[in-house]
Parts: sequence; structure tokens; C-alpha cells
Amino acid sequence: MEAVPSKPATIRDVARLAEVGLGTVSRVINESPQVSKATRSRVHKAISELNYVPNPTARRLSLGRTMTVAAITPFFTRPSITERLRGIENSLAESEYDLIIFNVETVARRDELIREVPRRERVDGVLILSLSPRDEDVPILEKADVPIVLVDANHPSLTRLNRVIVDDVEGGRVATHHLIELGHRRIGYISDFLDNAFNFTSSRYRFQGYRQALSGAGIPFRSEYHGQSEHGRYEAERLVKIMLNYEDRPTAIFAASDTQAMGVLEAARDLGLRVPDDLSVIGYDDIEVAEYLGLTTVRQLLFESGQRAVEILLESFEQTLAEPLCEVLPTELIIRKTTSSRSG
Amino acid sequence: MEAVPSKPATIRDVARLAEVGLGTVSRVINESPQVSKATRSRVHKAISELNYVPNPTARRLSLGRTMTVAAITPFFTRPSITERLRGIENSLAESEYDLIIFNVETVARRDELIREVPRRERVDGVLILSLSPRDEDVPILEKADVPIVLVDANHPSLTRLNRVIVDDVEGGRVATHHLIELGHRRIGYISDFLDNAFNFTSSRYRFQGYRQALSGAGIPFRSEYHGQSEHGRYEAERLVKIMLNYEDRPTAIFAASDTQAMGVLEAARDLGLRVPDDLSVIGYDDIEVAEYLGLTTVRQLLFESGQRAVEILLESFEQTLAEPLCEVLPTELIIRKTTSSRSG
DNA sequence: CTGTTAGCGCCTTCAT
DNA sequence: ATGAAGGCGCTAACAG
Repeated sequence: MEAVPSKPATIRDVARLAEVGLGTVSRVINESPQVSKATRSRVHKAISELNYVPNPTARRLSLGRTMTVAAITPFFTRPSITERLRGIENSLAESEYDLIIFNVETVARRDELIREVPRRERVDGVLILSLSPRDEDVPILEKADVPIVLVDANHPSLTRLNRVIVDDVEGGRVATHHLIELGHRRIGYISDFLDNAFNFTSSRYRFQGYRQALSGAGIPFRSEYHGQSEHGRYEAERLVKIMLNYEDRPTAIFAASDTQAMGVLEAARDLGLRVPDDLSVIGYDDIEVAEYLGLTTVRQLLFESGQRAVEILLESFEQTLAEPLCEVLPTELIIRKTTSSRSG
Repeated sequence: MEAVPSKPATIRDVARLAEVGLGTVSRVINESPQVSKATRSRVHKAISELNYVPNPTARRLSLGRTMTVAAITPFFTRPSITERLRGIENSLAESEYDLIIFNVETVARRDELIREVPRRERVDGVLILSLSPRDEDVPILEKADVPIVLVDANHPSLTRLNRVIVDDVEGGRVATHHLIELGHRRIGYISDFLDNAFNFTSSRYRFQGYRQALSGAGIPFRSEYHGQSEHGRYEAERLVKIMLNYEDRPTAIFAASDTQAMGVLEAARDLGLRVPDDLSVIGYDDIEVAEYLGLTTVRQLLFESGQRAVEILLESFEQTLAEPLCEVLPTELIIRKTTSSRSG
């Protein structure tokens, strides 16, 4: 029933109450073995009596570590992103590190964060999600004085940064190959802009896989079968409607993400095309809604990618890794109800 | 090309280089007006020369403030939650405060966080999303020595905590009333458990609104028209399928969230019921996918709720509010294509 | 206007 | 095994 919220107890208060030096209290807190059982329990008693909790800020200053990990992430309402973040939070929760999140919705903010967040006065480590460094970012990031792990992001000239990625070229190939196997020859690809200010690269790599699969099957690439626009369901819908009005319209569409695949499904519905009878559709990611829609897609390990990134980061706190890890997570083709062999 | 990442410059280095006392540097950093233009620019020169950035940890210790805000949130992959979080991040980004996020997926963690996070050694303020305090939480939270804002959470006996809520009773009433106006008399309500370990309360309040609307129209409540289960699309689907097999099955369903409404739509599809001809469906939230599905729903201001909560929190840093705010955000009925007047 | 000094709370030697 | 003391980098109060 105390009225004024009195100041929290400090290590000094504990020392006084337990009648020990404050170094001893510190040792008890940090579980140093070299404290006699007797004094240790005296200290513990004082701690719980005073409801003492060590001040994290003071601890950080003294340790020279922030006990904090930053995640820099674009558009964290996108399902694929939140699932990764969930994995990150999940792994970090078991550690002593706090997770601080920076959401990127503009290029300016992206640049600001890449320059200012990875500093060791600020955080102990940085996770960068789905934002591949541009050429000019590489030296900045490689020179950063804190460990960085890229998740779903990459750059060819990286020599010092750890990465957890998925082989998007392979994923694109597998998706396209699935369609080809079903007998499709006119296969469209719907994606966000292959070149974009944020430098999202996954659509680019998936596109490469798409083209490889095509040429592997002797099918020439036709640029009118590639539609690109902003990311989003409606944009995808608009793009694909154009494509579906061609004389020799595609019989199958590979969408660069499940979200975009939803737009394709919507377009088909509007145009009175049955899926998969008249049009096969395959997505990418296997976000939660994909199963609901019965969407055939390429699954990637979203949650696990976040977990794995944290593991790598925490490891690199212990010891600088001999050479940077580039871990490639597998993809898996999930066949549901939106793809079938070409009928008409 | 320096090999060893040298230690970051400190305020002392700047002072030395600029040939001033370090108090002066501090003043320049903190934009104290009482520094002559001349020395100020000398200091600025030194700062940029040394690439100096103040150490946040030291700053925090000295200020006695953490410059950090925590968000405690359940299941942050749920669209309604991420949209709120986005609003929070958005507003906080313009401030000097860092956002640290705690995701709750178990009751144990929920309790742990509620007890341990709201301490002023740890954070300057706490946002709690969609987790209404239980009776035993109220004293803990009210006694906390940092400002707390509840978002989409409430408790009748709260006297000191700020809240940003939506009138879910009203929302439930509006949704149900819409159905009644369309001529429906047999109206089902699908929700997650009204009583649950996390103490999510929104479904409970929406249920109250549902019942009020019914009795207002002279329609008796029938418990077999209320299905509750875990939150989720599939669970909702399962529930509603039972209901739709009754002899006098409902002609309309009010789902406590858009996600659950999706399950209802799926069930209808499976059972060969046309929406809205055979079954009207209304959801709640107006998450992004709702528009795509043409789902009639009750919109709440998700993003804005996060922004508003941050505003209130920041205000309460300046001055303890005379009395706690309880801000009620409006809801809006969004009529789309899944509700129509009762036909058969 | 500006330099100096005393903490902020903790960790970590260094003695004892 | 334990106490004392110095320092982490910064802010703020106090002299000048």
C-alpha cells in the first residue's frame, strides 16, 4: 500500500542488507562459483527481500554489450515476414537478448537504418530480412563492427556476412518444372518488379529458375508472359488479366508469392476461368492461407529461417566464425488443388 | 582500410579534438541553446571528423531512462495484431524510443512478461495488445512503476491504466443488426472460446452485442446457434458445419473475426451453400484479405489503434495524466458481397 | 558561455 | 572467499 513508488533497490542496498561487499553481490548475481554457500544464501535472502533486479542499463554499460539484437525488416505485415520474425522472437526469447524491431516502408528509412543500426554502441547484432544489400551497401555492412545475419537476402560479392537463404532459383525451377510436367507449354510468370528500389531479389531469382526450366524443356521464353508490377494481390490480378486476354493465353501461371497467386485466382474467377481446369496456378512461400485456398505452392521454411539466423548470430557472439556461413534452406513443392494437367 | 575495428570515439575524444570541455560537447549534442556559435561548429567538426555517435547505453544510465518501449503481444502473425504493431512501430520510429517486442504464445510466458517487463529499470513504457488483465493481473499492472497502455484490452476494475479500445459490444450489435435488417432470424455466432486462458475478451463482448441485437428484435437466443472453439479458420469451419446440418440451420453467421469468417465461407463452399444466397456471412476486423474475399465485416481502426496508443504513452512520459484515458475507437460496418437479404 | 566534477548501477581487477 | 576501488560514457549541477 505504499503511495510513492520508491526507487528500485540497487546492488548497494543488497550489499548493505546482506552485510557483504557489493562485489560479492555481483558475483552471486552472475553465478560465480567462488562464493561460499553461506554468504550466497545471505545475499539471495537480501535480494528477494528487497525485490532486487539488476539494472540492465548499468549492466550493459559495464559489460560493454547492449544485450540487444535488432531486426530490420520490410513491411512486417506480409505473412512471409511475420513468420520469419516469429522464428526470430522465438529463439531470442530463450536467450538474454532483447529484440528490437525496425520496420522499413520507404527506401529512405531503409538506407538510414542500414547505416545507423549496425553499430556496437547500439546493438550486439543485426538481422536483416529480405533486404538484399545493393552494391553500395556491401562495404558499409562488411565494415560494420557488429555481427550481421542476412535472412532471405544475399549479394554476390559478400565475403564476410552470414546468410540464411533459400535457393530461389531452384524453387522457381521446381515450380515451373511441375507445370511443364503437367503438360503446360504456355506458362506465365507474375512477379513484383525484378528491379526495385528496396532490392528485393527473390522474384529475380525465381525468374531465373523459371527461365531455366523453360529452356530445359525447349520452351522459348516469351516476354509477354512475364508480368511485373508492385507487389500485391491487386497488382497481380491486373497483370494477369492482361495476359489472359491474349489469343494464346497462358494455361498456367507461376506467381512469385502466394499473395500474388491469390490475385491470379481472383482474376481467373472474374474471367470465368476454372482453376485448375482452365488455368493452373502455383504460388510460392506456403503461407498459412495457401492451404485454405488449396493453392499449389513452393514451401520455404519461414519460421525456421528466423530461428536459424538467431542461432548463427548468437554463435558469432561467442567467437568470430572462421568464415561466414551461407546456409541454404530447402524448399519443397506442395501440390494441392490449383494445378492439373493441361486439358484444353 | 583499417584492419582492426577501433573503438568508437567517446565524448572525451571529441572534447579533446575540439579543445573544449566535455560538458560543452554534451551541450552541443543535446542542443542546449547556451553554446556560442563558434564553439558549436568546432565541436560539430570534431564530431563528424571522429564519426562520433553518443553511446545510447551510457546516455540511458545517466538519464535514468531506458528510451525503450515494450510491446507485449500474442500471436503476432495474426493480421489484426501485425496491423496494430505496424501502427506502433510507425509512431515510435519518429520518436527517440526503441521498440522491443515480446511475443506471447503460452500462458506461462504471458504471466512471466506481465510480471517482469513493466519495470522502470527495463523500459520506459509498456504496450499490451489484446491481452486483457485477469483479476489477479490488475493490481500487478496498476502498481507497475512505468506507464502502461492497453490496446484492445480492458478490465472493469481498472482505475489507473490507459486504454485504447474498440466498443466490441457495439460492433457485435451492429453486425448482428445488419443481419436482422436483412430479414434473418436464425443467426449463428462463431467465435473462439469466450473464456480462455489468455483472457482475450473481444469475442465475449461481441457476443454480448450479438445477444443485445437479438433481444432488441425480439429474437430469442438459442445456444445451439453459438459455436465456440480455438481461434482459427479450421476450427470455425468445423463448428459451423455442425450448425449448418441442423434442420433449421442458421441463414446467417456472424463470425467473431475475419479469419474465422473465412472458415465459415469454406464450410459453405464444402456444403454447396451459396454465399450470400443460401447463407449470409459477416466477419470482424476488416483485415486486408476481407476485401479480397468480398467479405462483409465490421472494420476497426487497427493501425490507428497502435499509433494512438503510442501517442498516449509518450504523453504520459511528459506528465502523469490526471486520470487514465480510455479511448474508444469507432467501428464501421463494411458491407460487401457476403450478406444479402434472406431469400430462402 | 564554458570547464570541472559528481554520480547513474554494475562488473572486474587487485589486494587481502 | 571477499572487500575496495576504478571505470564503462554520459548528463547535470556547480563554479567560474
